[in-house]
This record gives sequence, C-alpha cells and structure tokens, in this order.
Amino acid sequence: MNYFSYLRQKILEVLLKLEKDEVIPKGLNHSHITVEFPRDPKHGDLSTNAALVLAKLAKLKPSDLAGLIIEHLTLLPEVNDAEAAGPGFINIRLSSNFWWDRLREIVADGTNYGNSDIGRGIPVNIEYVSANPTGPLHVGHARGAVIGDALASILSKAGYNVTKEYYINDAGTQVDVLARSLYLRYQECHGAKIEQMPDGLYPGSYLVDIAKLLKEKDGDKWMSASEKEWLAPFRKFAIDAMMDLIREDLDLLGVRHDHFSSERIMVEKGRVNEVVKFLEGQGLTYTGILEAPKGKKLDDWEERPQTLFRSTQFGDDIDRPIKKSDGNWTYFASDMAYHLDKFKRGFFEMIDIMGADHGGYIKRMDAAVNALTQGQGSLDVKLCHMVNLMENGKSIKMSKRSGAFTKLRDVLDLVGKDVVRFIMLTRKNDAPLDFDLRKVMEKSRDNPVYYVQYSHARCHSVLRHAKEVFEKLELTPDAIEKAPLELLSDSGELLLIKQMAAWPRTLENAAEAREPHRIAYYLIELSGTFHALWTKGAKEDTSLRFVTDNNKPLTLARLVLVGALASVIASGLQVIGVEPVKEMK
RNA sequence: GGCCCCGUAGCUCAGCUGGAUAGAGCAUCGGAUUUCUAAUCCGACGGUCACAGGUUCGAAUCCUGUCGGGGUCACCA
Repeated sequence: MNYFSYLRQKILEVLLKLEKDEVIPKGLNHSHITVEFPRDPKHGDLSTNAALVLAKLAKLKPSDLAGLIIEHLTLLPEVNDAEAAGPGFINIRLSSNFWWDRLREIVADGTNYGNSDIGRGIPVNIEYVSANPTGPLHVGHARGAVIGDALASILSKAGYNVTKEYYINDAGTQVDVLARSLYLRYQECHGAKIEQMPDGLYPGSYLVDIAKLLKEKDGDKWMSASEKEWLAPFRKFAIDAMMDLIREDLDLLGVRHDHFSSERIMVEKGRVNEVVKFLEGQGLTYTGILEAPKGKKLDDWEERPQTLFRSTQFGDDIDRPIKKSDGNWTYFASDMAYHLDKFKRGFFEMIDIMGADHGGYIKRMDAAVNALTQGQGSLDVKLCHMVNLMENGKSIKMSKRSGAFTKLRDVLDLVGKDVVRFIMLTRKNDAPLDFDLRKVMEKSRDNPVYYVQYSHARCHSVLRHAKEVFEKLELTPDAIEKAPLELLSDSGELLLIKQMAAWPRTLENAAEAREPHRIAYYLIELSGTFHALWTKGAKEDTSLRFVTDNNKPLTLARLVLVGALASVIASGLQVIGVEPVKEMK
C-alpha cells in the first residue's frame, strides 16, 4: 500500500470528525492537504500541512488547529506520536509495528509490491520510437525507446491499460528515396559501378545486404525495368527489411511494441480524406497563403495558396498546411488521421514520445486532437532531448553522412542493454543527456547501473551465505510468518524498511507525473541506504551483520529484510527493463 | 523575430507538482579492507537556487519582465 495516501485518508477522517463536532466548518477544500517526508528525518516519519492549509478557512490559528488534529491522530494504533512544529506542520511518528507490517507486506507481495490501481484500467496509448524506416536505429533513438518503454511499464503497474505503439512513416517521399537508394545497390549487385552515392540518397551499407537479398529473390528481373515499374516493389521490400532491422535493434534493447501502425495503409484506406472532410464540415479548413517564416532564410520561398487547418482556433500560433503543392497530403494531415484512428480505437489518453527537434509540432498536434475528438481526447507529448554521445569527455558527432554515425547496435554490443537503459533514465526527459561510453563501463560508484545491480547482487550473496552457515534455513512463507521482526530495531534497518515502503508511492508519483527517471533515482537512493547498513555491520558494529552465526532468529529476521529489499529492487529494475542480477561478474 | 526547453555547490545533476535549516555523485582533503563480494562505506570543504519584480502564512518550484545557453520555425518526415 501507499502509506502516504493511507495516512492522508486517516487525516481526512479526523477532519470529518472535527466537522461533525462543529469544531471546524463543513465543506472545506481538502485538495491542498499533503502528506510527505519531512525534510529532516528528526521531524518524524511523516509530515502534513493540513492545519496550515485549513487554518484560515476554519478561522483558527494553525497551531491550535494542529493541536485538535493531533488529539485524534494519536488515538490511531499506527501513530506513535504527533506534534505541531514550525509554522503549523504536524509531524507524525509511526509505530515500529506499522513498519514491520510493511515488511511483511513486501515479502508477501513479492515483485507485485507497488502495483496500484490509480489507473483504474483506463486505456492509454503510448507511441514511441517511430523512427523512419530508412536505416538502423542510432543512440538518440534509444532514449525515446527507453523512456517510452519504461513509462509504459510504470503506467501498466499503476493500473492503466497500456498499448505500446509504433507509427511507421512509410508514405512520404523519404521512402521513395530509400527505394531509389536500394535500386542503385541492386544495380551494383549486378556489376554496375557506383563511384559515389548521389546527393540525397542513403549511402548506408545496410542497403547493400538488402540488395543482395533482393537479388537472390528476383534475380535480374528489375535491371531493365523502368522506375515506374520497380519503384513500388523496391519501396515495399526496403521498408519491410528496414522494419525488420529496427525490430531487431529494439529487441536487443528489450523493447517490444504491441502494435505497429502504417502511415501508408492509413492513406490508402482514405483515412486522411475522411479527416479533411470532417474538418471541412466543421469549417476548420480554408485556402490561404502563409507568410514566409522569419529568422530563417529560404531562397526558394514562394507564396502559394494552400489548404490550411485553423489550428489557431485551438491555441496554435499559425494555421497549418495539410496539402502539399504537389497535391499530396502533408505529414501533418496523415498524422491527424493517425491520432483520430487511435481515438476511435478507444484511446482517450494518448502519449507521444518525440525528439526535442519536434518541439514545434506539439501545439498543432494538440490542436488537431482537440478539434478531431471535440475535446474528448487528450494528447500528452513528452519531448526527449539530445543524447550527447561521448568518449572520455569528447563528443562523438552523430550523423548519417559521416562514418562516425553511431548505430545503437554498436553501442549495445559495447556496453550492454542494461547500461543503456539505466543511463537513459538518469536524467529527466526534457534535459540533454551526456552518454560517455568510457564512464558507463566503469565499475564504480560513478556508475549508477553497477551501483544498483551490486546492491541486488549483495542481497543474494547474503542469502547464499546464510544457507551455508545455517543448514535448513529456508525462507518459506511459514518461516517468514514466524520471523521475529521486532528484532529489527536498529535505525539503519528501520530506515531501509521505510524507504522500501515508499516504493508504492514512488511508482504512483512516477505514473502521475509520467516521469520514468524517478524510478532510477529511487533505486540509487535505496541502494545507498543498503550499502551503508551493510558496511555499518561489516565494520563499525558487527552485531549488525545480517548473518549472525550464533543467533538464528535474528538472522532469520534480517534475511526477511534482505529478501524484501532484493524483491523491491528487482521490481524497480524490472519496471525500467534492467536485469536484476544475482551475482556480479 | 515567434514558439518550446534549460539556468540549483568548481563539474554532472536531483529536488516528491507551494512547505521547515536547498540535497546527491564527481572533484579536493582526511579516514575505514584478516569482508555476509571494497564494484562499498564514513567525515570535511563547498550555494545570493541567473537577475529583478509580483502572487501568500510560505517560492528553487506559480505569474510578468530582463539576461545567458540549446532546439525549432511553408512545401520534408
């Protein structure tokens, strides 16, 4: 359980009682009442601002109101004592029994501990990666992939009904370029010489392999064909091969989508036409001429009438074109159709994970969702900032042109999936992230991946060691039930329990704020508390050792503690897709 | 020029959606190793939360403006 919301509920009950007794007026707004960690642990386990928030409305002094609340709070069995402090906070100390009960709860729930139902089964669609099918993934894509995937797990654990989706941009001119690039490689396979890849085509060597496959399949059947004939089949072959490649990359990263949507199919089914017709019916389109953008020099700028969407009616800065000069729909138009499609599939809540370079796109997409769903659908766009790939403090430039183009697969080979996933979450998504290849491989305190994995491995090391010392020591449900947890009274031990007990709240907060990085930070902190307790037992006070040779009951209680910790860490790592290893190699 | 993001310790960053004396890691300095795996721990040093106003019991957090850094700005996707 989330003990913060549990205690908050208890406080609200006290307030109702006070209302009933006509000590305070009825119908006060409780929404600003919070229950949280006091900044200073000396202030107790929990702190609430209830008296501060309500004092004015109740026409009482904060300290007086606090006194009234405290009177009732101290009657609760889980509350040891409560006192007013500072400008009117109420500091609450919970009983040790309460904490030992939390420990039992953790062990009983295993990695399900922290599951929540705040999502109430609401369907949420989260779209991420959606990289163009024109080449393998690079490191920048990995950030969106990891953030999206972790967020999906978090929301799912918090009780939402999550669908993970990938939108394949297989309809624009870029995929024609891809087809042409493939055709050149195909010709090359049949002996033609390519001095240099023409400008604008994709030079990547991955197309060479695909051309070979195509040669095996079709032989020289396309060599004398006209572009009109080969373009479509080459495009399809290339896109399929690229998507296979991308799926392989994602698989290596441990990312799996539930659903792949194709832009091309969307267009072919006439979905874009439907959307535009709908907007026309609403009077939300018109033919107009946009002004040239300021601050950006465009040599080939020419004024031209375009079909525009009145996105300004929904908060956008300018109206946006939905039809290109060649008569095709813009990318924006098909993206509108795609989001409407998601909505029609039952997703009122949509999340898009995009790169920071798409920042300017949010307002128009938000406007579109608003217009198309008549305000019923909501779109939350999470922007992922740049990944600055480095080696020993020096930036490695990422570009498809230069040879230094850094493929995700190469980085995964080098450092492994766990490192990539964890490091991507060590910064909030809207800040740039440094990813230093050398640093993330270090096995030291600097490297949070190892720090956290080590704490998990250490737990298992303790459990293994205990089995050697005590024969027939099994953590069976019965043994756990009977374990004398009241022996866990050291401040370090209690602190560890308290932090573990905060896991459900951390998870719920991460889900509500949609901020996966909070999980990573929580795990680092929790690991730190454990390492400290471990060293305290190893050095300062050997009576704190988890495995105490001549004291089986005490050892048993501590093994419950260590086992619980292992399961909370494992649960946290699972949520962000990192392997909870039992041994460090 | 418009829009979006960022500005917190020498460096890299957290800060639980407005709470009490602003926290970690790195770096620097000083300690702990016959280990339940030191891939770890303990201590010291270090801040005008960019700046100026405003909102209120209370601001790193919300609002306005200024400065600085990054991204982005028809037809591409």
